[in-house]
This record gives sequence, C-alpha cells and structure tokens, in this order.
Amino acid sequence: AFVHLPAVTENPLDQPTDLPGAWSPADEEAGLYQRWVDAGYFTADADSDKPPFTIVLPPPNVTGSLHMGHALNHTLMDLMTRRRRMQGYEVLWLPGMDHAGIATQNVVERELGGEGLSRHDLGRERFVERVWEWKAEYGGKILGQMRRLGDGVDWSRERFTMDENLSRAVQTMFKRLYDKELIYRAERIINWCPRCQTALSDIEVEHSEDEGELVSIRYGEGENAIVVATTRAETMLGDTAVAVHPDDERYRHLVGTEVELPLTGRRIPIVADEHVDPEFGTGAVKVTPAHDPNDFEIGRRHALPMPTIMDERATITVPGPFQGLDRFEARPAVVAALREQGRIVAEKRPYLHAVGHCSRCDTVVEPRLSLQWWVRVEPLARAAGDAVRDGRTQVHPPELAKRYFDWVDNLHDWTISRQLWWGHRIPVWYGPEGQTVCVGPDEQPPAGEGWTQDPDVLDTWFSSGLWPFSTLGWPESTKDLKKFYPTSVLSTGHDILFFWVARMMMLGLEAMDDVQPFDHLYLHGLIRDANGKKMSKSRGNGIDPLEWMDRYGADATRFTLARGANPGADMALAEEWAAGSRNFCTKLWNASRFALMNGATVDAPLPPAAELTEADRWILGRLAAVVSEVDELLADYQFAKALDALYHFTWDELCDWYLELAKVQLSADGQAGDTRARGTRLVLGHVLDAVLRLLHPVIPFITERLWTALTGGESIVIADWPVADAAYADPAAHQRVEDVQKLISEVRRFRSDQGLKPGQRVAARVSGPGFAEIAGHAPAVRTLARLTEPADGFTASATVEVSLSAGLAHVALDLSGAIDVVAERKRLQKDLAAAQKELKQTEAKLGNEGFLAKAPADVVDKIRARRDVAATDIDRITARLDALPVA
RNA sequence: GCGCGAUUAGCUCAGCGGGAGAGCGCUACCUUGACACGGUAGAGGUCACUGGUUCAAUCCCAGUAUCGCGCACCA
Repeated sequence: AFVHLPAVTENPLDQPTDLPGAWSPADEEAGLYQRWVDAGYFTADADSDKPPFTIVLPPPNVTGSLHMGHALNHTLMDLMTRRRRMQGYEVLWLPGMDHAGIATQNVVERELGGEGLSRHDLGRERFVERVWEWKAEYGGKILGQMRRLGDGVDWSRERFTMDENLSRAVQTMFKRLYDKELIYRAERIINWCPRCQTALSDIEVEHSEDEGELVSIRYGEGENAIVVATTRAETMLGDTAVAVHPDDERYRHLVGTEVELPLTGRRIPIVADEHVDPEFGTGAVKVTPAHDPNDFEIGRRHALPMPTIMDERATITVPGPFQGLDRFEARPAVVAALREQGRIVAEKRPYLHAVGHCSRCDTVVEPRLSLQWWVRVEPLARAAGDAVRDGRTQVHPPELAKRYFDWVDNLHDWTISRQLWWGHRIPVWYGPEGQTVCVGPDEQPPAGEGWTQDPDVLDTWFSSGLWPFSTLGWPESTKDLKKFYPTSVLSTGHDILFFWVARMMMLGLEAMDDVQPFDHLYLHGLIRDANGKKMSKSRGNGIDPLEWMDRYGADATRFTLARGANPGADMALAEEWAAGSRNFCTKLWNASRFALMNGATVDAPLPPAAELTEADRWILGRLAAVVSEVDELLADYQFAKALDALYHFTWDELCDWYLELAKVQLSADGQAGDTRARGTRLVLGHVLDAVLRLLHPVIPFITERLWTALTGGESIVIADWPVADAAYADPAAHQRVEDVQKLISEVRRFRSDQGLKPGQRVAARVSGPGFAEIAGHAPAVRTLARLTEPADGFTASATVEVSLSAGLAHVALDLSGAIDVVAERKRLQKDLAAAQKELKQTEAKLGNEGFLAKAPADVVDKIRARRDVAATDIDRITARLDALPVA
C-alpha cells in the first residue's frame, strides 16, 4: 500500500525572488501610499457610470490627533471603501475636519494665556484671525496621520466646516429653519459653563455622582415655619417662593401665606405645585427660578419674579455680604450665616447626588436663566425617528436603534447659540427699534444706524450636522450631490450617537426633502485597555496607534483593530494583540515568498479539475467557501468574524496544510509529477492571489507589495474582489484530504508521546481499508509524519490505528527497540475514556423514546454513527491495551 | 431612579437547542530547505447562581447576584 517516494534532494524548483527576506513596513508604507494617491485611485469621478459608494469621514476636531478610536473607525471605513472599489463601485470617501468651536477656542485661549493675554485683549476680529493662524500652523495634524494609516480618502475633496461653501450651507439651513419657525430665541434656563463662559446643550453636560452637603433650612418663624433642604445653599439668595404639593395636609394651611426668607429681609409666598414630591425630604421645596430648571417651571406657573443672583463667572451679584464671592465660596458662607441665625435644622454629609459638569473642561455647570437661540426639535426628531423605523436608515447593530429612539423620541429643544467667537456667527441682525432680521447667504445685512449682528456663534454640531451634504455642495445641486448622496454608510463610535448622528438625521432629512443622509449606520464600540478599562490620560493606560505603527507597521495595527471589531461591542486592546497581527503579516510574507520561490504563478488559467491533485481541489474548494463566508460576514458588518475566517484560512489551512502538501507535490519526480506540479503552481498562485485580494482592504500595504510581485499587476487597489467559485469544490477530495490530515496528526501524536525527535524518520508500513482510500497521498503522509519506507525484514514494534471515514488505517512502526509502554498506555487510555464518554452520551440519547420520536432524522443518524464509531473504537483500544506488555 | 447589555479556559473575547471554541499566555520537544514574529504535540472550562420550558439547555423563559453602559431636573 506504499507508493514509492524518491529520496529527498535539493529542491530543483527553488527560484530566486525579488522579495526581500522580511517585510519592513517603515521602509515601504509611505512610498506605497504616495503612489496610490498620485495614481488617483482614491479620487472619485462624479461622471462615472459605476454605482456609487459613499462614506463621509466623521470630521475630526481640527485640534485632534489620531487616537485608537480614530484608528479603529478609519480602518473600518478604509476596509469598506477599498472592498467596494474592488467590487466595481465608484467610491467616494470624503475627508475633512471640524472647526470644533469650544475645543479650538480653548486651545488658542490657552496659548494666549501663555503670553499673558486674554481673547478680550485682542478683540473679536483679531482673535478669530489668530485661530485661523493656529489652524494653518498646527491644525489638521490628524490628516497627516491618516496617510500613515493608509486611509484611501479623496484628498481632492477635503473639506472644513468653516469653508466658505460649508458656511453658506450653515447660513442657508439656519435661515430655512428660522423661516419655518423651527429656530427661535427665548429666555430659559440653560446649562452655563462659568469657565468656558458659554451656554451648553444638554448632552454637553456630563452627570457624575458628587459628594455634597444637604442642609435643611428653616424659613419663617413659629407656626408658619417651613423647612426646606438644598445642596446649593447659596441659591437661597434668589429664592422667590417655597413650593409644597397641593394635596399635602401638612402644609395646606400655609399655602397662600408668606414666610420670611432669611438673610434677605424679603418675604416670599408659599405656593402649591404638582411638581413637588411630598415623600422627599420635608415635602417643601425652595424655589429659585433663575437658577434651576424645575424652579423655573414652577416660577412660570406661579408668575414668580426670577432674579438672577450670579454673573457669567458664577460670582454672587446680590448686594450684601456675599456679593463678589464665587458660588463655591458663597455656599459655606451662606450656611455659616444661616447657622448663626439658628436657621440650620440639619446637615447630612456626605450626600451623593448627580452634578452636571462641562464635557469640555469638567467645570461644574451652573443652571442659569439666559436668552439663547433654540431649535424646535419636535418635528425634526419625529422625522429622524421615522427614517430608522421605516428602514431608510439601518442601524448596525440593531440593538442600538433602541437607544436612538429613546433619545429622539424624548428630546428637549436644542440650545444652539454659544457665547464664543470661533464658529459660524448667527446670521441675525437686530435693529434700533428691536427688529430682528435673519439674513440668508445671498442677502445683504440691513444697513443703517443701530443695526447690530447677534454676537453669538452656533453650536459646532450644527455645522457638522450638515456634513453629509454640505461637503457635497449643498445647497447647490451639484454633480457630487446627485451622484454620491445619500451616503452609503456612516461609521462612528456609539458615543456620539446623540451629539452627531441624530443631528445629521434631523437636519439631513429637513434639508434633503426626507432623503436620509446615510443608508446604513455602523456603530463600533469603544477601545479599552487589556483589562477592559476605559483608556484615559489620567489612568495612563492609553495606547498610541502611532507607536504601534512605528513598532509593528500600519497593517498590523489595522488588522488588530479590525479583528476586534464586533458591532457595538467595546473592545480590549493590548500590545500583544498587535504583535500577533505583525506575526500574521510575517507569516503571509513568508508564505508568499515560499510560493514565489517555488514557481507559484497566475500566468495561465487553472487547469481542469481532473489535472489537479486532491489537495489542489481541496484548497480551491475551501477558498470558495471562505470567499462566500467573508462576503456574508462583511455584508453584515461582522468585521471581526470575517477577519477571523481569513486569518484561520490563511494560517491553518493554506500555510499549515496546503503549503506542506504542495511541497511534497512540487518535489515529486517524473513526467506525471511535472504535470501535477504545474497545476499545483497555478493553484498556489491563484489561491495566494485571492487571499491577498481578500486581505487587501484591511492590510493594504503588505498585500500590495506581495500581489504586485506575484502577478506583475499595476496595483491591488484596483484589482477585482474575488468571487466565490465552487467549480473545483469536490466533497470526496475534501473528505480524503481531511482523512490525510487526521492520519498524519495521529501519527505525530504517537511520536510525540513516545518522545521521538520531530526530525527523526521512522520506518513504517501503512495499511488498512481506511488507508486504501487515501493511498495516493502516501508520499504526503510519509513526509509530513516523518516516516520512511520499510526495508526488508521490517518488524513493527508499535502500531497506531486511526478511524478514518472509509475505515481503519494501521500504521506499523519500527521504533528499533522497546516502546514507552507507559506513554502508550496513557495515550490509549485517554482515547478509551473519550470513546467511552462518547458511547455513554450517544447511547443515553438513542435509548430515549422521546428523542427518537421527536428529534430530526439527520440528528438521530449522526448520533447513531457516532455511537457506532465509539463502540468499535472501544473494542479496538481495549484489545490493544490488553496486548500491551506490563511496564 | 429608569432603560440596556454582560457574566464561557489564567487574560481578552467569539459561539450556540443535540459532540465546549479563538487569540494571547502556559507545558514538552524541535535552528525540518518560507517563516523561531516559526513548527509539532499538549495541559486547562460543573459555560455566574436558582427555578422553569423541552425528548434534549451553555444556548430559550423567569428570578437572584455581580459588573459595565446609556438616560435622568427629585430639592
């Protein structure tokens, strides 16, 4: 049953290759990227007949630099766009930056502070000039870093939210909403950051559980006394009422009366209001309408005065002993003064309660009555919800749609004015007699004495909310807008679902007549450290993607990130992950080098199946299956799983098995061997070609280098995406190759257990009905299991038996001496235990009436087959154990 | 407080109504002619807990515990 195998000699097929011995990303990546850009591969053509595929880059802050979150999102967007380009789409990936109002202003103000200046020293105009200068000099660092990552963006279409055209879009949108009365100006309680000196929208406030001190204060005297509790004692200076629940028996007699407000000499009314929770505290609430959103509502309902007691810096403005004190100085001072008067009834400390902080600078936000511009979101939010509900925009993963609905369906109006200088100025002018005129982009502001423009600028998210269409030329009906809108996918972290995504939906549907800004929304998770902790500067556990790229290359960095990207799920990262990816790149490099040295080629079509070996047909069948699998997974945004499939196909199947089998084939001698070897070289070339193209979207650099070496093609960037071709799939060959693998693995296991050196060749005779079926693979079995042909007078000292699909295979080996009986007994006992467990489980099932009656037939058959194999294995192994000499 | 999600190998995570998986780490042997950033063979898990549904539950349902996330005007 043994086929003759020639002696192993020098491999005559070794050929020189121009591939260096190792891939060195640092030397090659930048040059490859520049070549792609120069060739115009990333430049989209609005006149193309190809179907469009559009992604707009979530514009990074102009102050920003590349961090892991960007690296992840950019990798995924690059993966999607590169793949679509290969599939024949006209791809536009549009890059750009966000002016990032507060963030940028803060940076430049800090710089000015270093020179001992404030923005007020420069004045508005010069300050804004200064910000532009800063932008020219330091802004957009991240764009350079994107080249490093390999982002295939269309640089000819780079945009900035403060570009003239984008500013026109902002002004157009503002005017449009103003005219529809969806933008209005009103005095309300807003979140005020005393440090940034501006209003903030609700989502720019982050709540955290802070320790406070809940003090109870007695207002009034004697019969009329009423006790209220507060954590912000200083606000009592602005109290204009005490509120109780209308049904609260304890206070019913007091409603309508007045109490003395301590420290002020004022008398304030006691009012009844549904808002008060009688169960909480004393059931009586102090009311400060100008400094608390609830109190503001109570104040409105009861027509209370609303005195403001603090200025923009949150210092007390009420005349008296507290005037000029900061709010946090005033708080204990007020408590002390009250205590002196015997007004403090109880203090509870520490008291944990939610306190709002500025998301920019972490300063405690002060609720404050203020005149601001607002967007009436109700109709916009309804449309935004509907677009997702009716599937115009699909959310991946779908679970996150619920969070989107919760927000969009419960929105408060959006404060869009900011008391900043850097940003889009509100296009409204106020006349000398109180007139208000909203000025469109092509209109002249009103002329004449006394007209002034609103000093405020717009929330930075107002302009980024227009990004998917303002970047394409809106409000003009440009060729780009017609070709590339709506965009195909919006990819971003779930942390800016509300800030940005929902705003794009609201403004996009309004501007583009109910056409959604993107067909698919992909939300990736946040990056965490190896222990699942959030990365942060204060923790010092951040990982810099640029360092990874320096050490492991852009490809390895990208591969690591994409391989961890499960939709919506946060991912943990550690440096070992990047090393693993680098190892994969090295593996791919070496496998390709091996293939090229052995004449792998794509210079001819694949020969007919009949001229190929079973191993060839097996790998081609597996390739087709993997292509299908990857296509399906990517269509479902399952990046991690798609890459996992490619990783294992490349490493486990192509490298560990096919290349090893091919080595045997390629070193085969004789006429038949040459024909087969030619086929194998073509298969090798074709499979490698396909693998490189499949991997290109995620590891673009190394695949470009290898693919051009293999094929001589211009660039893999413009190569076709592989199509699953099951023409060579051959289930019988597949089964036989798996049997070969199993046989080899079992012999290796035996050898390992017997302590044989890996390189040591052992004479062996292979036989049995199972082996007869795969006898054609004898050379591979012998080479990979390190067996030699038995000589005359061969005597086996041990036998390995393996259950293969067509029956048992026996490998009788001559170990030239006694075998390690202890090890062999251990091995057999382990196999026996496994078989016994299997038999027990399968018989339990097959003895169950309910199972036989209700389980599907194929399941029953499978269990039966397993039971039979287990039963024969037990007999066989038992016999072998009995035959083993006692140690 | 409300909502959502998680709990599987030492770590980080996939998976799934019928035989427990990956990467890294760990053990042993090996500089075998692409690769030591490698090869081969291994060790390691009552799939959080308690009930329920089912012929069958790691998987579905309910509850409990712990952790995480989102939202939130209870003074």
